[in-house]
Amino acid sequence: MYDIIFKHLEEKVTLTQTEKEIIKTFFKPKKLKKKQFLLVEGHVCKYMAFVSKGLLKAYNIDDKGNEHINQFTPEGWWTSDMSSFFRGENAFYSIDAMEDTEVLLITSEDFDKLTVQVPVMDRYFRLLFQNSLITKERRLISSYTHTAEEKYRYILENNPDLIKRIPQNLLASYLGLSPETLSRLKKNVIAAQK
Amino acid sequence: MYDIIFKHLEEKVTLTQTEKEIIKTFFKPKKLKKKQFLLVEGHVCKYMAFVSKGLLKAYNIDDKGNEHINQFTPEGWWTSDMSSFFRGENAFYSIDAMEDTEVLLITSEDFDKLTVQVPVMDRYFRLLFQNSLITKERRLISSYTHTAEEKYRYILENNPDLIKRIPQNLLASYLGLSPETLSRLKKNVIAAQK
DNA sequence: CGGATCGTTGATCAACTTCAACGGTCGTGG
DNA sequence: CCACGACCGTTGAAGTTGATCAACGATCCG
Repeated sequence: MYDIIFKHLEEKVTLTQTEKEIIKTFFKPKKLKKKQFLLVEGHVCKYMAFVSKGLLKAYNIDDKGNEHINQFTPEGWWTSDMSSFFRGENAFYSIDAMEDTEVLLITSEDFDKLTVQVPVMDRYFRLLFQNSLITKERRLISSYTHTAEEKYRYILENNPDLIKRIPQNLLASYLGLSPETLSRLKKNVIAAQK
Repeated sequence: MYDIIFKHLEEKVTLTQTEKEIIKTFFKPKKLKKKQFLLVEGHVCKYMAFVSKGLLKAYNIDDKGNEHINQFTPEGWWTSDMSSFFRGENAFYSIDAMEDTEVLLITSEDFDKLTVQVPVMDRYFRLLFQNSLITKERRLISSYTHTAEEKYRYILENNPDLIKRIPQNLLASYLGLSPETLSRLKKNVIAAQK
């Protein structure tokens, strides 16, 4: 259970055995059934979650009732509502399980303690956030510069494995498209592949 | 010149006098005239810049020749092309000065050395990137959920000071709108204020 | 003074959304 | 084990939003 998180931490930083022991004490494992919620919009986000197995989605429902998916989180990635977790604001997103899922949870108080007791975790999260920032920035630019079809082609090429696990209407939501539009442009893309 | 950067660092972390001395040695001041480039698209981004005075913009020109502004950077904020700076890729953005500007520059090699010699800088940048990530995420969601007019109203309310320094066509580019659209919807917003 | 830059306005156009209907598949309870 | 409902994807027609193209006026600055 903890193997996968250490594997991920050690891709970015080196940890002593003592540090690993400390880290371990801060995380609590939890299992989520498909469709179960980790966080509900409007509540305060108590946990940051490392997904060790399964798949979560973080999404917001806007005033018109449309769902907008902010992030899919498969094994080996982190999820939470950052502004709620770090600043105690009410969560903007809901997070739920798209498959049966296992997570490791840390509270925000423990997060602070962890970075004090194991300072190299500041470096780990600096690198993690740094990379997320690059990704988020690209998605933002893409949302402005690319057409619907370009966005779809791009994600097909770069996340083929993840796409297979995601229903098409949720993928549409992630890309900021209506399900109908995605369905229609898929035909063009498939036709072009032949 | 260095006062403003220390003021900003110390909003997030505490520094000893020794640490400050070390930090100081890693940054080189530079002045930029209005319209002068800090980074040109396609080059490798050598520096991360802290703006101590003035205003920069980071932008990309797409295949159709349209300019998309990723970020305005006034005094007290950082700018660079992160994927280029941290990974050595070719820069996606150009960065130039919208006003006469003063920056403090650090190279990526020195950035690494700095975080090793002054580990608390990892914490500083963790917190910085964490906040940027929250902001970027909101902008991304906004780009999907809000209409052109809502985006304009939102930025008017939240960045009134910055808006005053920015020509309307560049603001349009930042919001992902054509200059004509922004011009038109401005009328509605002003009419509604009365 | 003259050119460059910026904002405005009108007319047309393209991309994507919305609304509506339908067919297929999956899973659950009778 | 089958039937039914829920969910998902597809297709068509009409509607909307914002982009594009073009022309013009105002201002700034060398």
